[in-house]
Amino acid sequence: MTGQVVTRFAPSPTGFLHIGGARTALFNWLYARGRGGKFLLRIEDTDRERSTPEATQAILDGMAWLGLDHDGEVVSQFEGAARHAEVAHELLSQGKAYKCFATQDEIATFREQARAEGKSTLYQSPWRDADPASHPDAPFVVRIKAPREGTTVIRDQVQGDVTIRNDQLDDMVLLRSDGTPVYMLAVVVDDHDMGVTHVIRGDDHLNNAARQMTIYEAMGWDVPVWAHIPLIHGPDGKKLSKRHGALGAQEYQAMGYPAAGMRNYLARLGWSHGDDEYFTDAQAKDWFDLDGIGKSPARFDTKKLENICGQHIAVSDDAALLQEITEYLVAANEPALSDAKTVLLRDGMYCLKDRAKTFPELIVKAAFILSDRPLVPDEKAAKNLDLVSRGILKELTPQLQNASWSRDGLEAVTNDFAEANELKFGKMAGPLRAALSGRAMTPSVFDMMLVLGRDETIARLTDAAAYNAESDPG
RNA sequence: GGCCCGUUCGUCUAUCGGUUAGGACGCCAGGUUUUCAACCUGGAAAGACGAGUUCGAUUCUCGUACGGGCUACCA
Repeated sequence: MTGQVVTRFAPSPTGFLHIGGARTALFNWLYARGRGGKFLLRIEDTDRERSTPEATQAILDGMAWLGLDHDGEVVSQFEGAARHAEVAHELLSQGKAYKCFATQDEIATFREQARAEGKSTLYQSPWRDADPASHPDAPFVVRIKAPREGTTVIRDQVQGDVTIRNDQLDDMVLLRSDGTPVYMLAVVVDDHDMGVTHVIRGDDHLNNAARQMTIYEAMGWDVPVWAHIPLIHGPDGKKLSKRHGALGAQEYQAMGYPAAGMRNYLARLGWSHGDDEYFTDAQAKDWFDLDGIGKSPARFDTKKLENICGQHIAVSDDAALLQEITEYLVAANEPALSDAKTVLLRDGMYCLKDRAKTFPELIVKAAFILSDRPLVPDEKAAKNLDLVSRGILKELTPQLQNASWSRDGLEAVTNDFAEANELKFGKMAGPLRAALSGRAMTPSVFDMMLVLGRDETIARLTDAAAYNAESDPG
């Protein structure tokens, strides 16, 4: 197969962008982007009962967050209904499909009985070879004439060759009795019309592929390359569901995971490139291939997600990080940052980003920037502001006041002070931390002083020296 | 019920007949340190089970068990 690679992601707009769907989209995106191909987006909204515009928007938003940009317009499958029906009628006129007048009740009855007798529940319509002259004037569905002899082989790039006996295939419905096309027809027609060359989708469609191939064959169309990927499971190995926690891609945004880390983690879930665990988008695009996809379902592991995200945050560009944090705040329904805080946060980013796995974690560490005087120490910090500690601060403050405001200068002053008072530096760190941030978990005290500046630092130290720990435990 | 797919440390995975079965996350221990974290070093930890094929199976075949999917006038 030569020519440009065209992949697509085709979600049903019945809810948010599922995290499993996000991974499917990512695989398609990676495959196309790594090969100079196209990545298309089609909304499968033929089920009018369950499809909503809100869900479509949620999917678009989720993809935008993950940075999965698609080529061309978003295609609405429903809008192609006339074309789908046209194909069904073409098949009908060629005798490759037929009108079936069996009612749903008849079929249901047949299936119940077949099941009770332990026989195949595949419905074989008596109308398949009926003489048109015998057709009643009644509603009918259009069914394809599926082959009944031989086998159908799905040459799947992930699952290998999967052989299905044709006697397991039913004459599936193409057009409902109201004339509307069903999904199974619509996907095939759309994929063909859109020039899709590689279909990468969940393995819940593996069996469907065999049915869909009968349509491709009836129309004389080329079958795309199939790649049916295993679904993602929850930590307990069961199908990922609501009780496992977050399912929607955007919930992960609201929890403060960076998009780059999410892409890396999701790509690594079920796909591998040797022992590579942490990689950039450019590497992923370069490396991603169908034969690196595993055949067994993978479980979602938050711990590893966090670890990968931490690595991405650590190497992120400060300005880009600030931008993403701003967007996170909106997604998480947190108050926005003031301009002044934004500037400080940008200046302090260098000492915050190397230790945070998620944005909320980064924000906790940024408490020294985000809180204003007078600081209210939390319980742990308050313990570091006892009488002795306050005494240390009281004496140290004037010396810092005159220090040269650089990392070396500050270190020199504190070290001299420690030596002169026969203190271990550790003794001073706790109180300084508490005084500067009101917290026990912070970046280095020198980094905080540098970011805060001389005036604010001295003011905070003075506040803390006067803090009454006994009457206000925090 | 029928058909299809899957099964390597707790988790994600490497291995493409011959390895002390490797890496990562997590976990445990020690070190360092400015508490926590981070960081460094070390450690425990795996081929579902049973038959075959083979000089040799994690790797190939079959069976069993377990998990998953499909079996709609849903997608």
